[in-house]
Amino acid sequence: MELTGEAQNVDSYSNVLSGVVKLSKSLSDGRQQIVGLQFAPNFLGRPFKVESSINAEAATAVTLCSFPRAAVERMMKASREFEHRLLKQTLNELDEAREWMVTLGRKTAPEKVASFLLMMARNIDSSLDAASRSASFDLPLTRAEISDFLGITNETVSRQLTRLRADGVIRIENARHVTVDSISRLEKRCGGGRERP
Amino acid sequence: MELTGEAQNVDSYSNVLSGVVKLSKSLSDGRQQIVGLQFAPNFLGRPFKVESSINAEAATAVTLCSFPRAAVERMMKASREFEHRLLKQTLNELDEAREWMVTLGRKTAPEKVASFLLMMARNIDSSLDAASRSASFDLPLTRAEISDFLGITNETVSRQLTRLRADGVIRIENARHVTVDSISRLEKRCGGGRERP
DNA sequence: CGAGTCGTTGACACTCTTCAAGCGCGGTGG
DNA sequence: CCACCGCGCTTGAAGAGTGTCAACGACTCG
Repeated sequence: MELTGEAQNVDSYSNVLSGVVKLSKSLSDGRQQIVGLQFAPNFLGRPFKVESSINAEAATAVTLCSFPRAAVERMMKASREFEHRLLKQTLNELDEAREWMVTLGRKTAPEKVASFLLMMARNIDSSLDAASRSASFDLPLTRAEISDFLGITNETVSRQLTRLRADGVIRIENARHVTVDSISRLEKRCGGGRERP
Repeated sequence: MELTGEAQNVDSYSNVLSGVVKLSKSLSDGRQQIVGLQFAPNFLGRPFKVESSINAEAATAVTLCSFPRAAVERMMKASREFEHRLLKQTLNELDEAREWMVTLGRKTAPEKVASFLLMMARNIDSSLDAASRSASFDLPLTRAEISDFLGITNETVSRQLTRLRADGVIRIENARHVTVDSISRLEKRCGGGRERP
């Protein structure tokens, strides 16, 4: 099943086979916050609850493998292994969410943008040999979406990106394709990362 | 087992029987973000992983019921019901984390403080009959901790609290005990809450 | 060709932070 | 017993960092 990018509510369960799905929440006055991105090959959906006021939509062209609600809930009862894997994924998503809370609450705009690029490099770089020094990828989000992810405005995102480009940390083509020559230089701009030095 | 408020790393698993435990992450330059609060009767700990760089410490006097790591992992293998409940709690924490991401990323300082008070009222009010109009409780956190939870400075927290008091939304005694006479008035200050109107 | 979206850039306003001082309270020691 | 100090909290004044508003170019789609 192939989506081309249109918004949709997910009331069935799916596996993301390719592409990026964005999860967002919004306030009644229009403010919006992206609360997570699902890359392949992750599970999509929220068991045990009517959809928790989260909107899911495709950020890029997305390939899904989806099942009706009932079938998945049957599988979960039948297979321990399935429930176990779901628990592990949920714990990972919780870790990521909390990590991102630090970025949202305590990092400056330049650090937020750098952190976002670093996360992108680690998740969707097409040619990244683990621990490589450089990365190159297409941004799956528009500036406005990035701003909703980082809790800043699209103008600020744009300004910080051009600043990173001016400083030689990244190169940008077509406004969407980003190349990072030195990952470690990018990491230095993310604001300290360790816990308790 | 009774803690009196000192910091400690949790490498065993525990149930929170009473009190409030605060979970935080911090950057190497000292900036800190509280990423969650655990109230009774929740589970505390992170299975399947070396502690994920999260610090847990008691915010108030806390009563725990804790088990060694190995015992809990045995229980999880033995009892489906146990793993199932852990999954449900983790999903709930994920929902809360994402809800808070909206507050961190998209709400103003006045809205953040109001949202925090509302959350406190719902979680630790000693005399709250569901859907009651008023609430009264002791804050489990200092101003500095609240600011680390909301991603603002303690000065801003203080200013917004006195503003809420000046506007008659809350009353404050001893700088710690808060009374909310009209919950709905407080809710109006949290910034719209619905998903897609 | 006109309309719409996305991205960039500039000028200005404003929220929030930073820095500083002061108050109240509890613990400690002279 | 009381002065002293430390800590949490409040308040003020000034400044920095982002947001807001606006204009413009590049590109896509009808």
